[in-house]
Amino acid sequence: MTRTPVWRAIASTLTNEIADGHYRSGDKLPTEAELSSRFGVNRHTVRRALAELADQGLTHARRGAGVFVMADPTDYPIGKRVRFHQNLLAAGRMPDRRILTLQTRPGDAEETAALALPVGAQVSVYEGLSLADNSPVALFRSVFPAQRFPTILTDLEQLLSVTAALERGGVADYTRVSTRLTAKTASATQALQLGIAEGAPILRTVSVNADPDGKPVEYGHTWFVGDRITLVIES
Amino acid sequence: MTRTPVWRAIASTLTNEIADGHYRSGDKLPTEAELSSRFGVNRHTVRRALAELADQGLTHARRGAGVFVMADPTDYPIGKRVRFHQNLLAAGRMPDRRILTLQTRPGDAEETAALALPVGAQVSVYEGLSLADNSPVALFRSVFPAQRFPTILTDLEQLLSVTAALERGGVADYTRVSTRLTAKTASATQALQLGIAEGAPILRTVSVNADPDGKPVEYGHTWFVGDRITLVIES
DNA sequence: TCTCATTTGTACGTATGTATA
DNA sequence: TTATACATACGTACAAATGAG
Repeated sequence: MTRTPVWRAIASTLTNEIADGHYRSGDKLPTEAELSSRFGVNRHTVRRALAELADQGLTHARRGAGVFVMADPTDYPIGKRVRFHQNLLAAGRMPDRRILTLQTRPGDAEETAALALPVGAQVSVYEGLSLADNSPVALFRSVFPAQRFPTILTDLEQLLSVTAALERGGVADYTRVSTRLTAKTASATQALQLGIAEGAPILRTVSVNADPDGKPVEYGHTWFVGDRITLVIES
Repeated sequence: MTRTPVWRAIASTLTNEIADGHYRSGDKLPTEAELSSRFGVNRHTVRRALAELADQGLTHARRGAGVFVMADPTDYPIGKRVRFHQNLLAAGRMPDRRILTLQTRPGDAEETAALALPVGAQVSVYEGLSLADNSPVALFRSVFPAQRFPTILTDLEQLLSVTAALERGGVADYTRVSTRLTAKTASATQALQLGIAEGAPILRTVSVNADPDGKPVEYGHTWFVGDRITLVIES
């Protein structure tokens, strides 16, 4: 049995204190200097612990301001950051995106509920195709609150990146609130667009991403080609 | 426009070199010392870049050995430190289990590799059916190292619980190392056991659980009926 | 089996840059 | 403008795991 690193013990202590309500949503944690003093360690050791918390989506650091507890820590464990485009690149493939539709329209009941908008509010919708090595791997649909991001469609058209477009819209960082996964079989339309047979297996993910304040910024669906993609979750 | 941090530029360079096939799956990257020398920076700056690559699932470091490019680039990493909140069986439903087979046999190549056992080592296998409201929702197969857990099959038969059986085998706690998710269609056998049509969508999860020392204790497959089950990952 | 050089992991120290309040 | 606080980047030292001999 190996000894627990100091930074991990500190991360664990802080996580528990957040879970116990010692610090609440939006609260500022003590400064790195104060935490260093409290735990009797170097500032960098505290920083390693804080990096862990941020990585888990529990906290968010603002340079010059402090480290703040993210919204909804009671649902706790563990948040995650998902950047689809980035991950495909990291996987050593050549990612590409093809825009299918860009439009603004009234959101349906499901979309406005997911984005915490009033019924009938306008949403901007980005539908497209993800390709790796010139082979389609996924269809996706991203829905954004139109009022909050008035230029999102043109930003998406230019940047082809949800992360970059949201950043231009003032959202420097976002985290995935939830993901739902189901297996489906491809409809005729989906099969055509993905270049697979009708009835082939499809992995559908439905997700909500929120800004650091916990406000939903994107409601997304992705349909992965089942036998070309494996989702990997590591602890 | 803020200047790009050096560590980010290095991470980007290395990512591109991996994507370009300069390093391949399983290859060892140059040592931290060599990379420091190459980029003309301190070792810690290289470490910050390597941390980013590891965080994206691109590489994996082994102390004393080196940093290696992760295998299977078709896998799709959706983030580290994610755990199932597993509300997967809706609240109020009473999950039930039915044993299909209990046996000890030589493990195949995949099983022994996943459990870090020598080739041909004996494994104990537990196959069964999960039901909710008398309706099958999943098939599962759990594979254990037979030598380490000599009584696991009788324990499972009595307890019907992997957690309880492992606890009796001396594993007080275990954690999920990884989960892989893919969409499949049901084979004839699976369709029969799950009471669905052949070709119906199936969500397959493949997972590895390890004890606190990191030694694998269970290699599990689960096949969920696609339209009866939604996996939910919450942060 | 044991030693030993190599390599990554942890922890501390110092300095400076940059954004915030 | 100024003090505060996080971000980056350099450095040193030792611990722990690996792998070759």
